[in-house]
Amino acid sequence: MVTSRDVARLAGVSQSTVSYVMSGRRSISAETRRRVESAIAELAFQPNAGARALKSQRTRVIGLVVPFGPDADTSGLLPFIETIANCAREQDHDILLVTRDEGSAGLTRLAARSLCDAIVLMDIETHDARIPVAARLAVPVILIGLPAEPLGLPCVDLDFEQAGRLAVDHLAATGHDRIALLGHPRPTVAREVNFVGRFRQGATAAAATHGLPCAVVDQPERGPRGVSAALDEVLRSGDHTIDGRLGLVVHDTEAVQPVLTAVAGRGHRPGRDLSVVGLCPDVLATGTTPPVTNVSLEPRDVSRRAMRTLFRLLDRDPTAAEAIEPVELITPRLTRRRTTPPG
Amino acid sequence: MVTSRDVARLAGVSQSTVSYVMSGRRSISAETRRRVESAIAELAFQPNAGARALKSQRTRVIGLVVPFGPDADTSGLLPFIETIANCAREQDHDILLVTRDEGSAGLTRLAARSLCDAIVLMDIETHDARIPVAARLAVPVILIGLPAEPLGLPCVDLDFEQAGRLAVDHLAATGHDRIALLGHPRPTVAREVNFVGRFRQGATAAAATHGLPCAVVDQPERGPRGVSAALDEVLRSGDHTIDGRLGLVVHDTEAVQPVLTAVAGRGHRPGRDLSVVGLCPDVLATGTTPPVTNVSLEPRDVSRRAMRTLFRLLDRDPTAAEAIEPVELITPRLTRRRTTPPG
DNA sequence: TTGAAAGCGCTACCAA
DNA sequence: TTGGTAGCGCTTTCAA
Repeated sequence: MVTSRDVARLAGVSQSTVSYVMSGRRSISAETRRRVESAIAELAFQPNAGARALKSQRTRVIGLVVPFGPDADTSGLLPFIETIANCAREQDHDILLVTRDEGSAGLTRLAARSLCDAIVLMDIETHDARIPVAARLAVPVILIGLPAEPLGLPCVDLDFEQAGRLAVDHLAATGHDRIALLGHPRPTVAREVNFVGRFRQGATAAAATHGLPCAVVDQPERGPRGVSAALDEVLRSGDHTIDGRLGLVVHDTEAVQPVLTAVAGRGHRPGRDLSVVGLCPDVLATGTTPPVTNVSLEPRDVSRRAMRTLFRLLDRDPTAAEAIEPVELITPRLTRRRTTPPG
Repeated sequence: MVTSRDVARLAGVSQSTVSYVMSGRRSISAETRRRVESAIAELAFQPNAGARALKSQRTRVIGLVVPFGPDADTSGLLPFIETIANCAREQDHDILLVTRDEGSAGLTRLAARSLCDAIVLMDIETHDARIPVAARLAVPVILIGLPAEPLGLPCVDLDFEQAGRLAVDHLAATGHDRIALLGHPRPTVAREVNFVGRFRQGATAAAATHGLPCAVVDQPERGPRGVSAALDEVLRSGDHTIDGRLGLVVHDTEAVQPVLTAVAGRGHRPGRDLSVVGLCPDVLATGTTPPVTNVSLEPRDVSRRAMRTLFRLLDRDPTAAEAIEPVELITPRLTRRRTTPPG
């Protein structure tokens, strides 16, 4: 291993001078700087992370708690991770991955062992047992999601209420006269993932504004059978004519393709006989058959905002923690595709 | 921050005794152990990772280079990451994420800064510029994938040759009399990802064994248009009757759903009018319409084997590095679904 | 403008 | 069975 002492010896300076050249925290003569820098290059020196962390109390690592594990919805997760990793690298930080099934223990481990300088916590439930633990940690924690009680932790998330409005507004603007909201399987609804309620609220409020009737139907069970049953209930509940004026909003990301398949299987063509708007990542929406009009989850925007807030928290002195938004909601975006009429 | 000195003070022992209680590298009297352990519990002490790494030269971190970035095939990536993370945690190690777009610099950074004890490198190209860099690193590197020249680095991968055989054998066994292999877009073929050739070889060899004609068609361009064109060529090249005896093997994971859609769009039903076997993750195969018979990439098996080899490398003394398989190929598995006949 | 040295928290050696 | 202590490689203070 190459140390800063090796660099110092080669450059003919003291070890502390090498450190100052690297940190820029002291003025260095041009000649000394040149010699040190060429020694660094020659030896391909990079500072030992453990030693630096020990002395500076800064690891330059961000802990990321990802929702891996049984029954996690990991569709659309990668863009979050990718964006977070990229933002970290832009600031010469690295990402340490912790999986959700470690629960609160993962959080305390990160903090107590000084494995990272800050933590990003994803997949927040409305009443998330990790929040009180996170709030007492010695390192700052950012939530991607919106719990009932953030306990002072900054939150970043999509504005799901506006997302619901957006979907319904689009259907209203394209001539539909009734709305149906196809929701999540009962078990998911029970888990109280917070955005379920927020999206629903936005959608129903928008329908009311436009004076449109709005039915809300959940899936009685998980899987294609649940989707099928929910769809039948939707088609039964309205009047029986399929006249192209029913607008279906699919709230559950994982149900979007099954709904399209089930609609086609009943002999209706999405986009002509009835319209479909899904709440799902763009990458999924472009891949469905047919490509579905969707409201995006904006993983990149959400992640970027979370990381911006995180580095602000890390940079400024902790006493002056004002000017950090406690809750940042990202504006959703609707992209029309084949399952709703143009214009 | 709680240190081992705090624990020592509370337990009334020396700081080194605390260290020995934690490591178990010295016999400790029952009474002392009890006092130290209760002090550890009371203070919720966990050892500082930086200090431990500095002294012990072991970070207890595994670097994982993931194929994020432009034009990366990230479908089916999550099970790899999840399994690798779980295996690491089983040995009280953590995962540090590095993205592919850092290239070789990411590798040297991990090693030179002593950020990790070992590296897992995914998404290996046949002539991968990172291999020579990885081979000279001070930390062990495991490849998931099979380059032309591993330069002594252990490799773990699916046995793609056998995967090709498996797909064709299944089609032969279910009464098909001709095979077509629908491959990748030209740009991908050109990038020489190594498994392309291996799979193709296995498939054509198996077809020859069964005495079946086997056409090989690549996609002229990326996207649904490329798939469509390739499919047309397949249907044109054989005789023109669609008699349920044509077996189509789709090699490109991302083309599997588009192929099914295109087949249906031409008025044929997959599984009745012609059969389709895809090389893709199970999670994708169950989600297509209709669910497609697939040969799995076995991400969990591959990852587990890679991590087992990695920890062996880490545990044993480095001189005795025999008994490590230089190349481990995982046996693929075929699951019949709706797109091929039963039995 | 530069150097010497203390010390971050831990592991492991040497003594007792 | 236990304690004292050197020292891992770095950052930063104090001196020159």
